[in-house]
Amino acid sequence: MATRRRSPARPERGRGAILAAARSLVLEGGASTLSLRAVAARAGYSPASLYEYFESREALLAVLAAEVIGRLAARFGRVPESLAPRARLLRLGSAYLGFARENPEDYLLLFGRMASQRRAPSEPLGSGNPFGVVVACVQSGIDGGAFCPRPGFGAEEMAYGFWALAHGMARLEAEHLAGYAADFESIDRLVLEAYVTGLERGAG
Amino acid sequence: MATRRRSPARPERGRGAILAAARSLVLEGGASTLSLRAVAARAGYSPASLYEYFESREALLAVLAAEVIGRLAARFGRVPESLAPRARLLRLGSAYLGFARENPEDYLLLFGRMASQRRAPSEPLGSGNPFGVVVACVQSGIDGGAFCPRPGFGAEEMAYGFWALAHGMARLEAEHLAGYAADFESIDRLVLEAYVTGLERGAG
DNA sequence: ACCTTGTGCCGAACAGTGTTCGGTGTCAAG
DNA sequence: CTTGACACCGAACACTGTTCGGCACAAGGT
Repeated sequence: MATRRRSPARPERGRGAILAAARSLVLEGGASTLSLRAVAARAGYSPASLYEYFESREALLAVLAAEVIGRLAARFGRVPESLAPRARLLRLGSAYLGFARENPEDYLLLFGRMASQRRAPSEPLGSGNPFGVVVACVQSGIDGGAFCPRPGFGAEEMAYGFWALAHGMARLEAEHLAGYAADFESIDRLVLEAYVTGLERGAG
Repeated sequence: MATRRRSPARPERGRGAILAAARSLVLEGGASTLSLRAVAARAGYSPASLYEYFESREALLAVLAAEVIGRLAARFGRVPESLAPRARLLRLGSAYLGFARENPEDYLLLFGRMASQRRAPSEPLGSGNPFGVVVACVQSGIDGGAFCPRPGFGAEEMAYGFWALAHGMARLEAEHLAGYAADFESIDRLVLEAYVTGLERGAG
């Protein structure tokens, strides 16, 4: 008898309903303009009731962001591990950029608020962390001799550059170049290739 | 008490005073939390009076952003044109990242609101436009045989990747990695070198 | 001197935001 | 029946950007 006593014909209620309402509003108008009153109205609550389920607006958005991270991580997980480091890295980059291109509001929601949990490069990365996947891929490229590390430019730094490159293109395209007439999918790939090529041979 | 007549001893009034107040508040707490009432109080005006000088809060921030662009462009102008394309490109990148590192609030103010004026790659870039400077530098590298273009990956695309790389690192460091213990100045340089190296030889 | 015009400025208000508080009504357990 | 917890909400608070009507004063024309 672990069931709710509320009328089962009703649409979902509670946390789930609020999150669904919030997510649909984010997709419609972006995270920055999301209003708690609008969320409450769509979910069938009063504004005050949202605080029974979430500590604050920021906490609500954090839950939404965590879901987005999960979807991005799942997309990373679909890139075969059997690929050679160079090919795998390029596929990871395209997965990242494709995700941002197909879900711009989700993507911006993700990076509008999250700060890294780490405070220093020595701290470990959570397993399944998308950035950690990139680091591991670069490391395997170094181990196999494909990538050429230099003093102060090891796997973490190489992966950081790759991440920043994908991140930079994704944000520019989502925020500043919306509606810009260009084939970003192929441009992004060529740009990523250039960077990875630069990892393969040390800077002359 | 109710002394509301002009006092010539006052430091400055009008647009200049408002912009100065707004800029100091941005440096203190960031652009996103800037309140017009706080600006008005610091500049010695009522909130309503700000609208005599600026159409809206957004318009005020746009003027501030234009000033920041000018400072960034000036920094780009200090990179010698006599340098070889590779060295010049790296210096431009370091200038960009150094500016963002030294003036994070200014930098975020810049990219928090501006969308590109261009709608297609064919449209010309304004002279003095920082991105245009990068494009020109890459073009000279192509002309001199230092950089190796490919189909669909010419000067604009190469420069776009470079810009996105610098932009991505600058934003990550300003927004998500504040307080992160790492020598970003040298990491950034090594990352930029890797990308430029990738431009020099086509992707194998 | 008067009257007009214009300028610079502000108080008050409007509509919106996130958030908190005090209180309902309903339900399960004692 | 009583108790207590829980879900929920109306109203308010302290903010935000913005608009409107009007006040005080300087200049110009007559």
